[in-house]
Amino acid sequence: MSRKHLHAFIKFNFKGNFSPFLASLHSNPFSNDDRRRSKFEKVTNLDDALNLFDEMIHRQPPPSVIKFNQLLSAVTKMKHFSSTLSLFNQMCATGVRVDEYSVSSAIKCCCNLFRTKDGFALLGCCFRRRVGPNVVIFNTLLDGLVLEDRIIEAERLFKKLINHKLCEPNVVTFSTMIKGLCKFGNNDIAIGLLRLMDERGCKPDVVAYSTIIDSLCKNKMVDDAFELFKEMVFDKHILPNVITYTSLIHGLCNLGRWDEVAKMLKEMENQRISLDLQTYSILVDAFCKEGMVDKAEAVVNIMVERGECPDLVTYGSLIDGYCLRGETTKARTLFDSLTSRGLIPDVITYSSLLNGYCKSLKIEEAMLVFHEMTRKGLKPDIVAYNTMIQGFFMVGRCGDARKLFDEMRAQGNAPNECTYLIILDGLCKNQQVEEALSLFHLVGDSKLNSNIVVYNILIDGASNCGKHDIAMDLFHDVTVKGLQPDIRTYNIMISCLCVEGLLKEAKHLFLKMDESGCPPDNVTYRLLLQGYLKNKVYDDVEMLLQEMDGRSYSLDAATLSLLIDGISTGSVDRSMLKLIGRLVPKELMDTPR
DNA sequence: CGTGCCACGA
Repeated sequence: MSRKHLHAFIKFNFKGNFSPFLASLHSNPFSNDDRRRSKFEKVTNLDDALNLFDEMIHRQPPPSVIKFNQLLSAVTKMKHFSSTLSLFNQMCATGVRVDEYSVSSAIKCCCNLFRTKDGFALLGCCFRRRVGPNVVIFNTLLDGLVLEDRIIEAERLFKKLINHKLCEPNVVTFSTMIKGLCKFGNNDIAIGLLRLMDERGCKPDVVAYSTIIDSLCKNKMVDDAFELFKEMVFDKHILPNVITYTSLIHGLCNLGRWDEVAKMLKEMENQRISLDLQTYSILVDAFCKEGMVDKAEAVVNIMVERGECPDLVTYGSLIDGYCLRGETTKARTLFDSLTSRGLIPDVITYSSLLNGYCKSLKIEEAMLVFHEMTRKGLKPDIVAYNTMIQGFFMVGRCGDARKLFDEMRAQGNAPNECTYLIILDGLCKNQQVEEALSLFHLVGDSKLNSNIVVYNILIDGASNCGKHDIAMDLFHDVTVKGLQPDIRTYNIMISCLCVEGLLKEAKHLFLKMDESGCPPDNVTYRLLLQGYLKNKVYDDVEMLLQEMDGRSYSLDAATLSLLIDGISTGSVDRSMLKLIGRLVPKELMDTPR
């Protein structure tokens, strides 16, 4: 404690009489520390907390600031941020002393309510009450800025802390800044900051490393993540924790690198690190997304056996898994069983079910779910609206989609990028390419219109409506704008050119892909082959098949059928049969044709 | 008594 702080401490605590101090020693039989601690642990609901506060604030002599802070902390842990703030304000209004701890709790609450601005205003309260803002308070504010995506201001505050020596940044300050950088995709700069903190004598810890490892994993750079992981463990001798492993496992799952997932789970076991709810959820989710619902169910069973209680997130993934396979009845049954498991479905859980019905084109049931969630007091959010709008488009009810879009805005939900994509796609799929194009032009020059996914939707839509010239124009736009076409763009264009019989152009684009760092995938080869065969042009067929073989690609039913037709008419040489056989996946062999 | 890292939906 600095001299200034000591002075303030004495001034506040030993001013006038000593009764509060003495009282805490012996006059109040209920105020010894053990009793009090258990009292705060018992506060598990908001009402108890508020009642206790009321009693405390009227108690004579008043309880120490620590007791108040413990209560603030308990309410904050229950995520009743507004309540904590109101308690803090009452403390200020009634003259109960507040200190760095109370202020940081209050600021954290502002930040969590996305009112970081008010958090900064509380700094003024700090100064008035001679509470010196310390590193914890600044860390909390920095985190608030990151939370609100105010990365520039976060960086400015971070630099200010250092340059103006407002406080000595600690490992939390650095890892908070690192998190902000990662959030905006600046992994390299984040790693730079990791090195910088080390140089400044602030040793990075498992949190600092895990933050970057997680970000790399989320960006599919799992191998880079493992490099950093190795550095942390072997060079810095920092032990990974369950969170570090969970991030890596998540990254591996997303890439379908199951062998390595198993390896990591084994490694955790060896390190005696137990899986937590998140780790299990990731496994459940990954299995569901791969269509292996039985494996996901097995993981849930293991959880229960091990005494873990699957939560809404876990069951939400399972609901998605059922829906993905069109098993909406099973999804609904699981959904209905949640309440008896003590879980109240939230907006996300409802949206999963909603999505299931929509994707199964059961629009009436989807609407029932949509209304049910409103009846249960849940306000549909942007994702729920987007899901339902997409559902309407999928069954061709464009008018209802439009109505819901208007209702969504009337309810105060501003359409986001995804809404835009859904509407453009919906219009295109319902033969309203012109509508889609005018909406596209209406939005004009924006981030949205520089999104390759938007172009993919429009090019695909135009092409499928037979408006190939428009498709070409749009593709030309992509190039002019300097946008990087992705694999979907190329595949859509190649398909479009083949339908038009422009095989030379299709082949040209196919060759251009590799040069542009976007190598053709399985789909590209199949599309191009189909284009050749349907147009009865056979010169490149063997070469394409050979390349596919070299890349371990495979044929699908449609392409295979065209090849067989070609062989039966003698257009495709029989000598290719062996090669074709190698390219047929087992599943296709088993299917009787 | 206060600060930072991991999971679900369009």
